[in-house]
Amino acid sequence: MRYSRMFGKTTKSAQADAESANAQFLTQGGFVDQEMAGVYTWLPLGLSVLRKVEQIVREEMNALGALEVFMPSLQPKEYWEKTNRWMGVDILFKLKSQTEKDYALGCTHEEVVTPLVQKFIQSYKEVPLAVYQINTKFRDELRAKSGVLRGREFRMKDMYSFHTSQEDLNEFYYRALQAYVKVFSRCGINVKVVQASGGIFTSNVSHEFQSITPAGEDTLIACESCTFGQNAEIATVKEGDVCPECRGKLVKTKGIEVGNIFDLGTKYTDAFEFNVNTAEGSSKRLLMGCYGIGTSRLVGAIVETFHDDKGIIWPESVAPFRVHLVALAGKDEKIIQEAERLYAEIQKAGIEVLFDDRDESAGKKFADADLIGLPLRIVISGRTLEKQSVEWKRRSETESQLVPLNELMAKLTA
RNA sequence: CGGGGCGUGGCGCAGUUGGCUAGCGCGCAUGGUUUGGGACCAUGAGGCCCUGGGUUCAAGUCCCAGCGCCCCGACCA
Repeated sequence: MRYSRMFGKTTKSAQADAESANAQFLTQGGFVDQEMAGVYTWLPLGLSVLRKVEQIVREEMNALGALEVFMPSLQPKEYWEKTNRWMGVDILFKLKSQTEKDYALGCTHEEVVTPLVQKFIQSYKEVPLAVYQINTKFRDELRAKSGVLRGREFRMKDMYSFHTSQEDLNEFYYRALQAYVKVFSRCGINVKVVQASGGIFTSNVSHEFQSITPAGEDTLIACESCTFGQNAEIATVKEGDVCPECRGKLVKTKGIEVGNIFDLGTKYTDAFEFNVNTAEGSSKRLLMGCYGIGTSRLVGAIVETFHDDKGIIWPESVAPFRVHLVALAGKDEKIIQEAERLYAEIQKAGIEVLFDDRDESAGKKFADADLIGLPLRIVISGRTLEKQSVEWKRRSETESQLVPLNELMAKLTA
């Protein structure tokens, strides 16, 4: 992609009072655009990151054996009345059609997925079953805040599993927990698995996945060496204790909740009277689990974790491009030509590259590259070409090195 | 929903003892000079000063109401 043709550009300054790092850098870097409080457009650069995060989630859910579906956000009132959540959930957006019919805008999908699966599943032989989707959620939050961390419209992966026994549910629940840890680790995020209450979902067991960053909303007592953590408000362990799981050291820290999983029991299958036939010829109520990851929030959590005062430092796994090719050519046709040749060659090798082909000053290009935060910056200029080289610099490091032109592709594809 | 701050070209901001053609930086357009850390010169386009009501000879500026955004708190399946 040529940066000169990019839609959404960097700005030198951001609103002074919007202080969270993700709001500041995602906006300044041209990744997102705020439409209203808690509602954002994902611009090409940001959408690319969001898609990469969602693809990682998709791969890990598929590896669990879950099947992807796509459910409607516009949902009938009747289902929500069946579970007593039409009036019971204050964050539920409700709207009326021109014929005065009531609808909910989905804040979650138990009310859709339960009757959906019920329609197709009649036998114990057809479970366990897990379906998931990556969709937009709507929540009427009293206060949206912190950029994409707490929105009123946001992206979420939600998965629902169905089981005939608690043992079976437990087994899947545990595998899902491990898949979640893998998702976050692939995104570069240091996550703690925290036991939590189920809130309006269930009184059974649930776990939160907390991304560790000073910008977090929740205070945790967490292990330095493993994924153990507890919410500080209800913790039975304290700072300085030894981790009950790995004997590591427990410290006080802050976290952003990027995922949660719940044992729903029969709460929703009861509401919809969802039974399957058993081997013995009787019928049995199914058990459910549900598993959420806020994918747009996860992008925000990644920015909170990986930035410096100049901008974002994307982990390679979710960076919109791997290489930021910066040409310092001015009107020098020879340099332009060489930069174009390099751009074509990198693309041809299948490497995602953002080519800053603009006629801008070096300072501006460097500042933009730091802000956008691609993992690797390659500069080609009169100075480097004198030595038949390009400059190679990782965003996460301060030092750069010269790499001979004839060694560049080998180094890139190594 | 309680408290605080703010609302002025696309973006960031200045502009109160009420006063004359509403400013600055960035960005944008045209031309020229520049080119390794947010370059420079010249010219130019672009404004229901959040909305409604009020006070006044006169309102971006004062008063009332509403809406919006940010921050703290409460809330957060």
